[in-house]
Amino acid sequence: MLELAILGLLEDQELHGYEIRKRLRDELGFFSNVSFGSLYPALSRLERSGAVEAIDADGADTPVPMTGSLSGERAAMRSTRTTAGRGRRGRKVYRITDEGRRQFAELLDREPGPDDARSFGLRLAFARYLPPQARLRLLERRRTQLEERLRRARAVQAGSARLDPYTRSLMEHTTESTERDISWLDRLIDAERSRFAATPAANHTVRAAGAADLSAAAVHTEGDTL
Amino acid sequence: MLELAILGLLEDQELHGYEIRKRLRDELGFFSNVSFGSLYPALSRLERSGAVEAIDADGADTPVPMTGSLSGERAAMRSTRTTAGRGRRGRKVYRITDEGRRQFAELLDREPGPDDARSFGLRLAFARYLPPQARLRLLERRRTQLEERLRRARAVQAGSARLDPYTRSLMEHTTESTERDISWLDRLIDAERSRFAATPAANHTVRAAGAADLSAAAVHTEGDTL
DNA sequence: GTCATCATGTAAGCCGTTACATGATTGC
DNA sequence: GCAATCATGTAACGGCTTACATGATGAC
Repeated sequence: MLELAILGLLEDQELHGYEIRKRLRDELGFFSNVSFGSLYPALSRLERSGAVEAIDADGADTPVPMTGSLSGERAAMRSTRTTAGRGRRGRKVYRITDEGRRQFAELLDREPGPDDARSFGLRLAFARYLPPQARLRLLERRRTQLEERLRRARAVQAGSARLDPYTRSLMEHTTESTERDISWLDRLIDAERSRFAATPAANHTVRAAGAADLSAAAVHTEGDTL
Repeated sequence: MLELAILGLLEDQELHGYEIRKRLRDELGFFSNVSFGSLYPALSRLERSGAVEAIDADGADTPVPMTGSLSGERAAMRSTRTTAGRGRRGRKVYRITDEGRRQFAELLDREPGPDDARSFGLRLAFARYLPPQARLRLLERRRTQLEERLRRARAVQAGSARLDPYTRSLMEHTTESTERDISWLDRLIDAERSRFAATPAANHTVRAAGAADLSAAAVHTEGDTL
């Protein structure tokens, strides 16, 4: 999971460990604070497996891509400033390799065992790197899981009448949240499908109608990289 | 965390490992499927530390308390049936001790490091065993955390404009969920406070007004054990 | 020159998992 | 008698944490 997150960040631009940690915290929100004790070993593993390579920080090759967020551009500025000065020794900047991109795609797409909220969230945050069908699969898999959870929660609520008030309130609240999650997913799924319909690809389940109410869908298509 | 859950279940009634696993899955919903590889060692630890004791299954001492849920009563029936027959050798039934109750209270009340959703949910499910002030503390601590998370999420959304659509949708949805969680907590907190006000205890922050709209509060006071 | 922050790393441990091994009980 | 389930346990490992150790850079 951590490695997936790291590779995902590096798809966008070269970064060093400390900065990766910040992005994970501030941008992705997962791993509210990954510890260095897990971050650096993960980077070492990735380097050993050839997924990333360390480039001794000088600006010669740093492309400063315009893909990123504001904070991304701030970080780019910072490294530019460094370049002018003196290589900022001690900083180990990593770049993703072709092998890394391959690994990333595989990690992102392959069936995750316990597709918990964290794992799903992480994958969704990188959904732009997935081919459309894989994106749809991700969303639908998650939907199925939530549906299943809901089904079981309801069975419990129906089956045993006498739960204590706190447990009961918790279960009701959780159920409600799950329902909302599902309808959110439905909006995302609809948006994906309508994009399928727009692109005349090898997809025959067109669902021509139903694309009308998509203006309010949760995916705002004014974004880039789509 | 697992030990807390186990002790909590044993507060209610004696159980054996296999049954504990089922309760964890069906009733509490946490540890969707605790593995035996963690459950049994946990029970051993608890036994070694004197928190629980194994009683060689015969019905002599099994009180079959009326505290439980339907499934609880089903389980009780089952063990009664067993009792009539022959001690169901190989089944190791555990009972909580006074030391165990002490440990449980301590685990339940003491500051949890990363009070994540799981930990909070578990504690709330056992809130009936907490003294009122501790209960209130639990709720307010959680509220503070969610508020903080919200604050940070908003800072990110405001700060960096160009997030990709999927990440953005995820963040918006998460933010919305957190807001709902907070207002749910507010209802619980209000209900707690109004119960404080009703009981003339050593609490002077009475907040006499505001008890009016509590009929709709999430804690349904028709429950038992309150 | 010293303090906060940036930056990288190692070691020990926690808390859970999967996989494996074993045997009793119940239903048919 | 045989299969499904109940029931307990061990071993190896996974992935993350905290605590510890070290040093460079920048601000004042």
